[in-house]
Amino acid sequence: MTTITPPRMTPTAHRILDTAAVLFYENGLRAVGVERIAEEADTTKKTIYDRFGSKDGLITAYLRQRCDRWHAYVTSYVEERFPGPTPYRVLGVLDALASWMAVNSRGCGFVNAYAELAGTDHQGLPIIAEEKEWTRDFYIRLLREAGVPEAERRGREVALVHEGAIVQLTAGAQPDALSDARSLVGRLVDDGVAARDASGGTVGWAHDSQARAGE
Amino acid sequence: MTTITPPRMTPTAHRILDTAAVLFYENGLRAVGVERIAEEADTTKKTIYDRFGSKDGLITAYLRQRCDRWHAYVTSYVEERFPGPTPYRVLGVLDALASWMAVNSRGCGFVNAYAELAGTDHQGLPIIAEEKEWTRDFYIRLLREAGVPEAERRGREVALVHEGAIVQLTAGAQPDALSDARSLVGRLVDDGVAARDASGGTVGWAHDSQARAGE
DNA sequence: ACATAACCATACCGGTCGGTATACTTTCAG
DNA sequence: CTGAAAGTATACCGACCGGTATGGTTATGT
Repeated sequence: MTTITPPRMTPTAHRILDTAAVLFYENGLRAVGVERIAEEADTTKKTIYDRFGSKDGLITAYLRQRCDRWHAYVTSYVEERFPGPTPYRVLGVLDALASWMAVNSRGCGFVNAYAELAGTDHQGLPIIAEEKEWTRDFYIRLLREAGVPEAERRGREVALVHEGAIVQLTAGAQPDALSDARSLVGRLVDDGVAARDASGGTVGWAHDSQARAGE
Repeated sequence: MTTITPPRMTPTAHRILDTAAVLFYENGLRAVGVERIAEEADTTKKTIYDRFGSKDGLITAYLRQRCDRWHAYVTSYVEERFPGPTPYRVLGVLDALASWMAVNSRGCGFVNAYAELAGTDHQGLPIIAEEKEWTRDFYIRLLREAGVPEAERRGREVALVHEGAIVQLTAGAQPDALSDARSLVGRLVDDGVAARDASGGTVGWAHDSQARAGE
């Protein structure tokens, strides 16, 4: 049985990964050669292979890093600006997406990676699915914590709009995609709040429909 | 000024393009070499370059063909099964998408191509945007023809869900994405119909809310 | 002091890439 | 009859690919 060695993240390894992350995201996986990564990271191919074993290993590390960064970004963004279990926290996720996309203008790095890895047995593929599931589950969790009924279904629907907005914004040449998504999701949350308040019992939460911020 | 020569579609050229379309879609653009296309199409590299000029020319032709095929598929699908200006024709587009995805299981070929072409000056990029705009405008047109108010906004929202469903279904490991999308869009259309009927004047159309099929 | 890890520099490997050159055959319209 | 168009077959080109080998330098911790 082969044991997969996790990369030892020395300072140079960090520099390599950060450089590769930018190049992979902005140019695609296959379009970027190992030699070029070495040059732009001010190191050598030797060191890259010493740290990451192969180009596929580096790609996997890139996806892992991007996944972790997105999760951390969204989580802190929402917790800082939408504290407390308001159902309108889901709009905070879309706000986080908007500011993320201002810097990451080439669409979803995971969808882009999927385009090049699908049909292979690449180790990065599970990470792609993991990221999509995490974001979906994050929406569901926010709704459930706010006492919204049918949080599963509603969260999945919001995630649908979320992913669609990224595609329309980048490949679809639709600059207003994110604000369209925000207003649509806003109405979906309204529906959820109405369903929650109508079901009685939890009327103590009714006041937070005023907490809808930023519109 | 350079005149772009459109490919002369001889029988062999058709065979080449059909073969390349499958290979490009299922493996990605850069992952497929010209040599392999020649082999699987039972021809030679020479003929490929005689007909399409370059690999980029072949890629452009592939995107053009895929664009045209999708438009034709959706249009005929909707017109056959949802005749007349019913607002629920938009659900027919999602049905068309579902049966299209049953054969095209690797997601949106245009989003995938975008992942590999973005950041370049490739001639195929405008075709990608064109396809996204076409589908969006098709939704808008169907709603407007059915007398639904604010067809622009509603159509854009439906297109958001449409694109999101493809991503969730493939990269997102969410097998129910399309039925989620259908039920959500169903409710969006319900809203549009209610808004239309409430605005008076066009009450003569009220009966077609019964035309909602396939649920 | 000495080993070990991390790193740099460079040359090299086989393979594949997009693209071209040459030469021969087949088909068909003027 | 003839000549252009279309296609086959094959060899070739330079460039680049992912990956390896060799050998040397620096820093650190025992």
